[in-house]
Amino acid sequence: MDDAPARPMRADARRNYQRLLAAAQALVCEEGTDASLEEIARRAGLGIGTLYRHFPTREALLETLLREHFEAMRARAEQLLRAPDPLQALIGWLRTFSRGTSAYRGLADSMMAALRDETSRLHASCQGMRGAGQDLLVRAQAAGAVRPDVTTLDLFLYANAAAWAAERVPADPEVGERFLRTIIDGLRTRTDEDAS
Amino acid sequence: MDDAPARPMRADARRNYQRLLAAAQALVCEEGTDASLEEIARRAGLGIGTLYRHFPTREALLETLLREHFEAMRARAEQLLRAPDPLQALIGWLRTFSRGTSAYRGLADSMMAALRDETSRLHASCQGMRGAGQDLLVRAQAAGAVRPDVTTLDLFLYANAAAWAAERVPADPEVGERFLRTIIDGLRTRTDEDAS
DNA sequence: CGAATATACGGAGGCGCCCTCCGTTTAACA
DNA sequence: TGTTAAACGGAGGGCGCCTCCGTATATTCG
Repeated sequence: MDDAPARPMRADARRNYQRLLAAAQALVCEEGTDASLEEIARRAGLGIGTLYRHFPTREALLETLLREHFEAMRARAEQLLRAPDPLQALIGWLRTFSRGTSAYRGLADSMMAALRDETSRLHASCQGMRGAGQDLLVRAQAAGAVRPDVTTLDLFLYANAAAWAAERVPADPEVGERFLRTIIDGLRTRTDEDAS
Repeated sequence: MDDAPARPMRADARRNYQRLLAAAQALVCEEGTDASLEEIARRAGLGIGTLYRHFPTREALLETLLREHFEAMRARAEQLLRAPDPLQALIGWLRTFSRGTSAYRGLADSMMAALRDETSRLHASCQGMRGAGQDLLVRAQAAGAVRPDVTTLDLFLYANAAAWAAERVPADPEVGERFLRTIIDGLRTRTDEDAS
């Protein structure tokens, strides 16, 4: 669907592409999704122009960097779809998601930004994962385990908010865990009801 | 405790201070807490040096801008402390808090950053409000309405996360509201229990 | 009502980042 | 080995952060 265009990349281009990716991987891990692109090029031993030719936007670079990660999350959701307990499956996925996301500082922000920008590559790249998460949500709702008014957007927001929260209190991983638990409890169908 | 130091400000200094504050108020409303400081000075019709003399850091400027807001939140908490229902009081405060915070784009981030930096002016300025929120939390816990393992830090994190979430989906205010509801439900003591 | 002086002002300048554009280099192919 | 399309690199313009210091002025005091 996208490989092997008219001609393959020139050898130097292919090599530089990989170098950029490696440098980006390293720097994004160290400094988050707003790492300096010039620094990435510098570390790859390449000019800034080369970076921009391969990755026209920061988003494009991030997308390439995270594609596998998203795909793994999608696969994980699909697998959990066959787990016996729909609620536990959803919970497990949320945990994995938010842990994975908070591993890259700033990723939660980037993903939410991508959500609103349909033209962004990150946006497209997340769709598969979102769809899979949705399936988990719908199943849990069908089983009566999760409130029916929760939308897929909500789910995405919760998962990313948990990652956002975990990022802010890196000193205490407990906090992120508690945050997620609170959200999960809030998602569940309540026996007693009240409003306002 | 801090007014009327040795000598009062010079007349021009006082005037410029106010102009800067007004320009900052406007620009922060428009563009969020990461608005350009040079643009603020420009709009105030002053040099950048003047801005930095009055407000040595972005934090200092924000703190001055938001002091009243924080004080209002503190007062509101104190008032709610005398409301009959401890849980409803806490919920009402969280609503007000997260609505107020999401009014300034980026404020949730700034507050969480301030939380970690004890030397920051914002940090100090939030303390009163945090303390008051804590009182509300403790009362609700004492009444058995809120899980006892929730800490003040958690509360702060929840409130700010709700604001963060609301900021990301400005198109649909419903989403922010639902987010908060979920968290509130999650905070409440559950009758049935289970883990993992 | 003038100095004298402490205060305050302004913006140039150094640095880093973003992104574009185009002259130079080089891999690929015949 | 020559040709050429593809790729490289970095200069340069724009913007923002922050500091430093020469200039201007409000205030004070004789």
